[in-house]
Amino acid sequence: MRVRFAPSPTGALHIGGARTALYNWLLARGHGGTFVLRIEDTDRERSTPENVEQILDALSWLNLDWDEGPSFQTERAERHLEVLEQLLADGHAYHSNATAEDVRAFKERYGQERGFRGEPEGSGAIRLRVPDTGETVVDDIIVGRTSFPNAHMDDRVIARADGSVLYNFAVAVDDYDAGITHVVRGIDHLSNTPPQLHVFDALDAAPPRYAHLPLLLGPDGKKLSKRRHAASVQALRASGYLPEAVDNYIALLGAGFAADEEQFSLDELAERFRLNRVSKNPAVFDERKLRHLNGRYLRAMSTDALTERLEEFTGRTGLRPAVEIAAEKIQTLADFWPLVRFLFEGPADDPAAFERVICGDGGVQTLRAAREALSAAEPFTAETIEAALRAVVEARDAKPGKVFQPVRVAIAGTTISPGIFESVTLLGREETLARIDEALTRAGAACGHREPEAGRT
RNA sequence: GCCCCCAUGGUCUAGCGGUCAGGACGCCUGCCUUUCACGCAGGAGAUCACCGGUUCGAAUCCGGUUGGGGGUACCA
Repeated sequence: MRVRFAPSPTGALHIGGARTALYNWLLARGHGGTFVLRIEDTDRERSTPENVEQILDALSWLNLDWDEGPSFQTERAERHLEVLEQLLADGHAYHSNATAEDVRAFKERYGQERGFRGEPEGSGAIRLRVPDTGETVVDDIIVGRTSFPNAHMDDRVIARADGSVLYNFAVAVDDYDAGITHVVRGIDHLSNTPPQLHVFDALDAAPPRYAHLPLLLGPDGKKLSKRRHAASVQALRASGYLPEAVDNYIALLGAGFAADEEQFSLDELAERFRLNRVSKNPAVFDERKLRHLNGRYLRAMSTDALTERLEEFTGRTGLRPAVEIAAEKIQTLADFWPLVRFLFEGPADDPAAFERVICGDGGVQTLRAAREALSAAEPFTAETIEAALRAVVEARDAKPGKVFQPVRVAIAGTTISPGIFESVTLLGREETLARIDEALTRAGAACGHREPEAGRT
């Protein structure tokens, strides 16, 4: 089995493209096949080295490695020319000066259902001759059998007058030369298949099997696009998703596995993947489900491994202690820093939280009591801190939250943080007391003459 | 316009002639609890798009309709 991924380098790798690459990879790895990477760069405007680099980067990030390539379509110009000559010589193709305008006029006259047939001329673009009768059948592994009447199809241009070849021709020749046995790609290519099949016919070669993947849709039900949705692999990476989770989620999306939500490694995925089980329905890419899966991956990771990822993601070091206390709270790598930032850079500024928790409902008195208890805790460990704060709870006959929340807001600035004992432990006595004092001072100025229960803003 | 594809709760899906239509995400409630998450236990949510066949019996088979989507280049 030989499969290929053949993206055109138009910038960041699209999620749909990632899915196509992944499925090809799974197929090859699951069957001891060969995964070929080919860059379709015949569109000279969009194909830049930077764009190619982005594709390769994204594939590497997703841990999808290839066995051959990357090869570039433009580097095969000579071979394309050779095939062109051959087809011209044996009458499968012919020169024609007919323009797109002429084709339109032809349709106008004979109707949409009659395919354009040109007259061979001495020069001009090269068109591939399409049979007048019969039908071209795409026996698709996923979609099933679809047939297209040949009479409807135009004699398509396969090369411009200057000899530069067009996509549908180049693809077929390249797939043929590379000995591709299975073409797995997006269903937007389904209608490109007949013309490619015609090229194989003209070459008197057996075509590969085809499998067209249903589209990936955005939350709005439209085809996932980089313009409308943050739909690139790079965007997912920047959002703090792990490549393992992305691979897993994308594979689950329509791959027809048992429906129960489960974590699969790439190897397990490859083992289970069956092309003929792929769903025919277009699927909506649901980032919330990816978040969930990603969270599971994060939680399954060792602290060391997670710390490494987090330090790489944030570009910071010395994060391990913070990772220990925050790991269970986050679903993406991007969730981490906002949650623990206060440990490194001081309390966050959240006036509403301050107002509500510290100004209101005896917050100031509790904070004073907590300060006193904490300054006496000896040694200053999570255990003694917990004991000290719980003693305050008892002494004031309060609910635990009534004590912990003011402390939390005093040290973190917000009502959301990792566990309070652990956070205080990490900050250390000195810093904790300093922050409580600061909060107390601020309370005197900000809400001194306010009624308790001053309310929320 | 023409060609083509698709159709099970909001989303992803299981199902392959007889099921109380199962699971996951999301949502709601409760438990846990120190906030947020996690975890656990419940719950709401589907006339299986619609209509007509075939059949003793259709989510499952056939046809049509509607809806959604893709393609329609001397782009890829």
